[in-house]
This record gives sequence, structure tokens and C-alpha cells, in this order.
Amino acid sequence: MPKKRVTSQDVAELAGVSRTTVSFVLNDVPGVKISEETRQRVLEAARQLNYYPASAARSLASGRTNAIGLVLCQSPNSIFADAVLPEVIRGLGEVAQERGFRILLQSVGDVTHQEAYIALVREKYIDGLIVSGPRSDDAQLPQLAKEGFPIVLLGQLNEVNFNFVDVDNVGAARMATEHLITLGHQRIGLITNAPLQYTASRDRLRGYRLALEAHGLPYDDNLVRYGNFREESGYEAMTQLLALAERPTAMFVACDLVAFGAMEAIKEQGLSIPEDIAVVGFDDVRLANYVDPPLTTVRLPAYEQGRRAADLLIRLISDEEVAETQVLLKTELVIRESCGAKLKSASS
Amino acid sequence: MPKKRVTSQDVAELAGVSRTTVSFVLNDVPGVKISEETRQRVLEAARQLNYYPASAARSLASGRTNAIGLVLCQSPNSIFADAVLPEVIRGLGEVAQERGFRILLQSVGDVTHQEAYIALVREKYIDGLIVSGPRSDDAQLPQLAKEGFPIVLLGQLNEVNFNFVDVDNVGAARMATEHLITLGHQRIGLITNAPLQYTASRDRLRGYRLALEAHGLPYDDNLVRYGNFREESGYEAMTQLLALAERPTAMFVACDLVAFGAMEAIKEQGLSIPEDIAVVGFDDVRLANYVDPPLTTVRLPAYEQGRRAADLLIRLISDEEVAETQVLLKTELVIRESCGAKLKSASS
DNA sequence: GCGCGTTACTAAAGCGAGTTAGTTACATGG
DNA sequence: CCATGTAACTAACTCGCTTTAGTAACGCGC
Repeated sequence: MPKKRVTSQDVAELAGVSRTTVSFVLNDVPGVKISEETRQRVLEAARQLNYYPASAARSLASGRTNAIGLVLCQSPNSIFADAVLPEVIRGLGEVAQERGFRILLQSVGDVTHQEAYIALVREKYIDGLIVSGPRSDDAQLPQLAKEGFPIVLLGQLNEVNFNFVDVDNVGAARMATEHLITLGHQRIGLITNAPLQYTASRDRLRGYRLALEAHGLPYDDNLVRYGNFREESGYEAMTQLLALAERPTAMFVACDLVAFGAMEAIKEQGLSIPEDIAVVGFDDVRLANYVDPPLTTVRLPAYEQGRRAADLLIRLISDEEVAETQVLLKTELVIRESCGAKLKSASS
Repeated sequence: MPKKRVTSQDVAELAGVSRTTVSFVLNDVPGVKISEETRQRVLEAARQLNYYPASAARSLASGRTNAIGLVLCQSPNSIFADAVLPEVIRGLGEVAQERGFRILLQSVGDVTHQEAYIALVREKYIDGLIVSGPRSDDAQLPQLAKEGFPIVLLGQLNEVNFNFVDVDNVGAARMATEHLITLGHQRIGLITNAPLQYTASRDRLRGYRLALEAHGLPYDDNLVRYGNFREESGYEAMTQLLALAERPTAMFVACDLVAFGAMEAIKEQGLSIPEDIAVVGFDDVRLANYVDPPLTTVRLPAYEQGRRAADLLIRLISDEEVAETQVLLKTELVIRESCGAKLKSASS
């Protein structure tokens, strides 16, 4: 009979009190009076025995798991995931830790059973859900939300009234485009990050148009192409744009990876960036700083996104008051060489 | 009284059997005979009631959680994390899913309490542990291992006899260096990925030396510098090497990011890659394909690493037989432009 | 001196499974 | 016809905690 698990019973006996009291002390149950002396005795006993409450027993009895699920829906090859995931996880992990929550990971590939994460909920592994890159063709998610299960999206879904923490894509795209306008460009092309089914793509397109409008520039359909996350799509789109009679003098490419493809196309034609064509990207992927020339791009507040999402979700779970359930985070334009701003200020 | 949870009791009643039978059927308990008819009745009842066993109750009773912990120890800024983490998670997640295991995430930043993950074990949240980027100054880990708690490292730790799944760094570095030798280089420099405290750094240095030895080339201390994961270190190291009286004609840089820095230094001196100096990196970061020129580098089998680690851990947990508890995975050399191999074959 | 309110605790009833030790019914062998 | 075995179940205990409903002791006012 080697080492048996230390239970609250053991602590109770050592401290000379009942198990109930141990539970009261260790959980700091509000509204229950325990004399300071007893409290200390229990605490001391717990420390002495190196007591850790069994999570299973605890959650079985209390009905809470103190765990949240993190569901990753991005397709395996999404650069987005690569770029921000670690940061998001860091933010999320920090807040979870602070509030005493665990994080259960569930990645939902294209291959794996789509509803895998539903089991997490049904089997009561978790108290709430954070869904990164939610898919609009997911029927289970709205269902769960309707049942009142706490959910926070990292991203957006237009149909139902979900809680979410997302980036202000419209504002960011507008900012990026206006930066190019400010630099004097009049013919600014756009390559989206992805097809327009994606809210993010639509929003970035909208931001682009708003910027043009605000500055009295015409919107020209010919200057707009659609990417699909991957660099090849950028290369192809850019090649088409370069073949135009009147080619753009600047490009806003709403995804860094796609922008890399576009830059390749531009350089291949013997044109130089930013002299012949200025480029602004989106995401601030690690590499943005290392391509030639370093890419001016929109930085996503990934860490902050993680923190906010975790905070919001835990508040929902704990029935705390919540300021806003739909959060749009501001982005930042990181100015490097590809937009020509530094060139300009140097020559002026 | 809206919706109460469906329990195995409900299933039992609907099927007209005892709860015990329900448990037997649903868990396919070996050695217990249940008539086919009863089995079907139970299954049907469970389906009809949409029954999901409560994880907490189950693990309280069985003593198993069917969850594994994934501990991320890498410092927040490690490019390594960015490069491979999503892939590792994907592999890990797939296997976990297949075997019916959940994944509990715990990132251990420099800030957060180092022993945070210990609670996962003590509170019985998990049955086993996967530790990515284990730190040698972690005293708890050997302790846990000694207690017989199932642990698999992603990476290595020299002290104790840990189970691990890692990359064959020696072999990979040797392969990379030999590639340069094969291309005719005699003065090949090395910039390590990190200081030599790290096993990975030492191993890559060893691979480099082995390659030189095997081809009768002298090892020259002057041609070796030490990086620290970050690009600046590569820039600096390379600058020093370029100032040498006899500068190297090729570089093996044991970390892509560091290699980017080195490339910058080379280009800044007006030298071209690979004509003047050939470069081979390590990691095959997403961006390796997009720098100028595209970087020849060693690809890490991240996905496979995730799969193997999960598989090994779950076997340990389940007391299945295990072929090897210390796995070294083969890498692959991805040949692009920076090494000059394509140049060579084109001109020949 | 009695009732009432606090304070400081405790007994015991769950929570929802898994699991051990039986029990029943029926076929088989001598 | 009785002992033995086996197939097909079930009753009841267990896991380790939370939580509800009490209880005992004490002080206080009238």
C-alpha cells in the first residue's frame, strides 16, 4: 500500500475538524464564518499533507469544471494561424491562469470530425468556449449559443448575435489605404486576403472603399482582385494587375502572405518596390520584417485578443457584469520600406 | 424544471436494464457478456436521449481523466514556437482525438508561475504530460518522472532518462553541412541557433563538425559564432565573419531567423547569395521561401513530432507496449536558391 | 429565566459514473 | 435428479468533493 491520495478527509482529521470545514476554508466560501484559529489550522494541515483537491470530484460536486475550451477551426495551412496563434494562446493562458481556469484545446481540422468540440461541452469538460476562426456552415455553434452556453468568438459570424473579440478590419483596411493615399497615390489596387465569403475579407474591402471615398478617389473594379490566403494567389492576382493598361502605383494586399506573392510578381517584372509600386500588407507576420523590402503592414493585437476573449468568457461564465460583449480591437500600422514612406521623408 | 442532465440512470430506465448494464455496454467492457439484443436496446436508448457521460463522474469513478497536458515552455518570443507550434498541435490533436484523449494547454511563460503545470498533475486534471521546450533548471519535472508519472518531452534533457520525441539535430546539421561541401565549398562557417547550453545547439555544432571531419576538412574556430534565436545575433555574427581576412564561402546557420539576419549582413556588404556566399538555414520557417533569395534549409517534421509524442504518451498511460521511448525524427533538406545548388545544376 | 440571534461548526445527502461481488435462469453431465 | 457451469444480468459500494440543513454553545435583552 504505497502512497494513497491525500483527501480532504485526511486534512480534516489532521486539523481536528470536519471535512465540511476544510472545504469551507479552502474555498473561502462567502457567508460562512470560520474562526481565524481554525482557518489557520486547516491551512497548515493542508500544506503539511501537500493536499491538492481532486478536480474530478470537485467538478462533479460543484457542477463547474473551471476549464474553458479553445477550438481552432482554421484550416491547417492558414498562415493566419501560424502568425498569431502563439500570441493568442499566450494572452489567453495568462488570463485563464489568473482566474484559475484551465484551457482545453481542440483543433478542428478539415479532416477531423467537425463536431468534435461539441463533446467537450456535452460531456461537461468545459464551462465555456472560445472559437477561433468560426465557420459559418457550422450548425452546432448557434445551437449551443441558443442553449445559453457561454461562447466567445475570435472572429465574427454575421448570422447570430454572438459574443466576439475581433480586429477592426474595416478601420484597419481604411487606415492602410489612407496611408497610401497620403503618400500621394491615386491608383491603388487591392488584393483581398480571401474570397468574400469571409467576413474579414468583406470588411477589409469595405475599409478600402471607405478610404477611397473619403478622399474623393473613384472605386475601380479592375483594380480589385481576390486572394485565398496563399502566396500563389497574390502572385497571380498581381500578375493580372500588372498587365493592365493603366497599372496601379500602389497596392493594398489584405494578407501578408498574399502580399509576398504579389511582391514576387512585381519584382519579377523588373519593377521595384516601393519606387514603381508601393505595397502595404496585413497581419504583420513574423517575416514581414525580413522580406525585401521589409513590408509595411497592419499589426494585429493578437496577445490582446487572447486576453480580452478569455476575460470576456470567464465573466460570462461567472455571471459577472460585462461592459461589452462584442469587442473590436484597434490595429496598428507598422511602417517599413515597402510603402515608400521612409523614402519620401528622407528625400524631403 | 427545464432540462436536467441525462444520466446513465435515464438510459437504463428507457432500455429497461440496470445502470451497470448501461455502463458495460457503453464502455465495451471486456470479459462481460451482454446479449446482442440488450446491447442494441441500450445503444438505441442512449442515442434517443442524446446521452453523454459526464466526464467528471467518469474520471472520479475510474481514476482516469482521458486528458493529457501540453506544457509550452518556450519563451514567448521564440520563433521556433511560431514556426512549428501549430503543426505540432495539429499532429498531437489528431492522435489524441483518435485515442479519445483531450488536450489541456498550459503555457509557462517567464512571467507565470513555473510550477503551474504541476497543479494539473496533482489535481488530477491529466493522465500524462507532454513538455515542449523543457528547461533544465526545472526541478519539478524529474521529480514527477521519478514518481512514475507519464511524461514525454518534445526536445531533450540530458540529466534524467526522460522519454522524448525530438529531431535528429546531429544528423540534420551534418546533412546541411555536407550539402555545402558537396557543392564544392571548403571554408564553411557556422552560426549556431543559440548558446551551447541548449542541447539542440550543441548537437547541431556536432553535426557540423562531423561533416567536416568526414570530408577531411579542418575545423576552424574562427568560422564559428553563436546565435541566440534572434535575427540580430545573425546579423552581428555574420558581420564579424565577413571582416575576417579569409572569409567563408558558405554558411550553415542553424536557425532560419538567425540566417535572415546573416543574409542581411551579407547583402549589405554588396555580396550576393549564393554567388559570393552560399547559405543554408535550419527550421524551414514559413518565410524561408519568401526571403531573397529563398533559403535552403532543414525542414522539421513538426506534425510528425506531434503525432509521435501523443502516441508515445498515450501508450505509456495505457500500459501498452512501446517500441522506443526515445525517438529521433529524421529531417529533410529543402533545397531552394540560397545554397547555389540550382545555380550549379543550371550552369552544368 | 426564556426566547432569539449569532457564531462556529458538523452530519449527511448528493453529484454521476465505474466496478466488485453476487444472483438468477437455464443447459449440461453423470 | 442433483451438482456444476455459464450466460446475462443487477445491487450496492466507491471515488472525493460541495452543499444543504442542522445543531450546540454562547451572549443578550427584557
